[in-house]
Amino acid sequence: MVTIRDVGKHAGVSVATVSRYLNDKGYVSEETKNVLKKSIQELGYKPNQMARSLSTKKTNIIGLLVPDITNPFFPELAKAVEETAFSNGYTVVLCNSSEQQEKEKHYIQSLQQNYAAGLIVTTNYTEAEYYRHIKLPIVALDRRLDPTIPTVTTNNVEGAKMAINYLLDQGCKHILCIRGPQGIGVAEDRMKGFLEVVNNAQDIQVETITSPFEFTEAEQKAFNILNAFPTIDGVFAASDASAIGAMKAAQSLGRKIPDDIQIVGFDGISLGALVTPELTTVAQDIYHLGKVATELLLKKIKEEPIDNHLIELPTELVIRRSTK
Amino acid sequence: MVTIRDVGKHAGVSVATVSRYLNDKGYVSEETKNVLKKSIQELGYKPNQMARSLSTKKTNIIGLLVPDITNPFFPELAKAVEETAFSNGYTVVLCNSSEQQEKEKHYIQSLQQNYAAGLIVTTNYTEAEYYRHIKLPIVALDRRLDPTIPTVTTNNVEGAKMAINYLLDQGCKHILCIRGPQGIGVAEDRMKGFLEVVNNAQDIQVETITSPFEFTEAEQKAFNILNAFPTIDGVFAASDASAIGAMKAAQSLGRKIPDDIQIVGFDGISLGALVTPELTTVAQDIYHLGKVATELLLKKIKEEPIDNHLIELPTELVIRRSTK
DNA sequence: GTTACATGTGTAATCGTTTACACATAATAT
DNA sequence: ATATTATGTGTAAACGATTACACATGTAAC
Repeated sequence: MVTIRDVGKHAGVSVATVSRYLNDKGYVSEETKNVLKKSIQELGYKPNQMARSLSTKKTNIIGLLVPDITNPFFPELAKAVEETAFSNGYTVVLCNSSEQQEKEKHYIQSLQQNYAAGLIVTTNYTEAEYYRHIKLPIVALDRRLDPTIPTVTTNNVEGAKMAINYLLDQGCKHILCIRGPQGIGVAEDRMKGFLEVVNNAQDIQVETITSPFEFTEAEQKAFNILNAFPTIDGVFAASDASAIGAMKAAQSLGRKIPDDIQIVGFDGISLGALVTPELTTVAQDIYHLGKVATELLLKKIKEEPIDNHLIELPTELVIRRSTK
Repeated sequence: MVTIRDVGKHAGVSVATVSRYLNDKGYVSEETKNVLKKSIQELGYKPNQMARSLSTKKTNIIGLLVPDITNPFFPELAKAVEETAFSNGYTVVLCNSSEQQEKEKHYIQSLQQNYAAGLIVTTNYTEAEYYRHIKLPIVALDRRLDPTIPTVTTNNVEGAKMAINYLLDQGCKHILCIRGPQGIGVAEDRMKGFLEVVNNAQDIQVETITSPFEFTEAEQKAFNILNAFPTIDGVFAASDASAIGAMKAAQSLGRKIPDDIQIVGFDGISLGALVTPELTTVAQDIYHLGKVATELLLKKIKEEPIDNHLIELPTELVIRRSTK
């Protein structure tokens, strides 16, 4: 392996100078720079990251903490994070908490231990308090952890309003709301938007159930309630996953979509375009979400000033076949 | 930060002894072991991985090279790899090649550079030759890279035979085969199985198209060919993604599934259960695939003997609603 | 002409491990 | 009784970077 010492020898300077050149720190004459450039090229020198990290206590590793990579929202996010990180010279460690708080903490522990550069968090199950005391640069993605932690999310309140307004415009009178879990920021926001519209509307009947952002449970619960209320003619789900669950439930009850019942989801996962009928949804630009979050984290890592601690990206109502 | 030196001082021994204790190498008396255990506990000592790696030229990082994490096959795999790695004290770096060979090579380069412990490869676009010269322990997953590289895959030939036999049993007479890309091992194998059965069957008409393991292109191509051949009554797709593409194409042409046309996919991604009608498929146990591959890699890393360089896991025909 | 500061470079300590080697002592073999 | 081997431990040199500090020299200020 070629070391910085070899480069120094080859170029006829000391290691300090080489290091200064490499890190663009301190003074190095133009002449020396040229010589070094050549030497490094000729020797094919690549700095040893381990040695670097040992000395600086910093790596180029970013942790991406997700609850379940299998949930279709996260691969899209992961892709954005990976690509953004990669093009900035960072590497992404996949931390799949498998919804276990202990595993999540273990990862955080280990990332700090190993001098990770920063952390992007998309999980919910750990108290915000815990995060406040982490020394690592952190960005919360699609989750609100703590006011002190920069957050990138979509405008969930507005998105929900758009969705429900649309359902009302389409003539829905009896609406099922599949809300997300209690206490989770985005779920609360979507619920808030939903309620704001519904509470000001006339002659609307509403049913509400709670489900995690996932298929099976939503399908089950939706089945029961759709069965109990044959007049339900619209569904607003706080996630596409739940919406698709509801869709299957409706179909297995013989309800025609969108004729008997119209469904709007929330998220904009690409799966929405693959189900039949294709899902109308409040789409977030998931890739953009991940990209912005990563860029924000990079800023924090480089200790650049952050002007905006809460970035809310706009949503878009994508109308497909699950509504009229 | 507590260092090995602190532990040594606290326990009244030298760093060498502590190191020997930590790594279970060389002689350490029972008595000393107990003292050290206590000291480490009391001081809350955690070894510094950077320093370790610098010295040993080894990390506990495993690279997972995927072409596109957004393709639903890979998150399921990634989860298995992550969980298996995690429970063995390893960390997974997500290397999303985005189908670019250059990025793939860059990752391999960087993983070697950074003393990664090993590498799991699920990509295709780089010549096997290239991989043969990598010093890192490698396992190929669902891909055949090189005879010298241990490979975990499913029994694709048998799986394809099962699928196509089933279609014939169901009475299909005019079959569309959506094969995977040329030159890719698993695609060839599935094709081989398909042909073996079809060539021995009577009175069967066959159309074949090629599509990557992905939705859109398959949908497009399937649309054209289904449109051209109204008598096609069965589809065998070499991936669930293509199958779902074909499903959408058939539906938009007004063909009823499974009455007018029956569809069988291949892979067993969980998405298959979410589309309507639910997809009949040759299921691989993707999680198991990932787990076995990771365990195999771990064996290679620890330089344990590997008895089987080609592990072929069985497939299972999961019959759902897209066939009669 | 002295002082101050900017520019350019080198020496050596440091980061926190691992490990070769040396050196004990005790147990066993011959 | 001596040689050999097993057991237990410590010293100090790696691993390959960064960086504080020292030391030049050149230039500008007064």
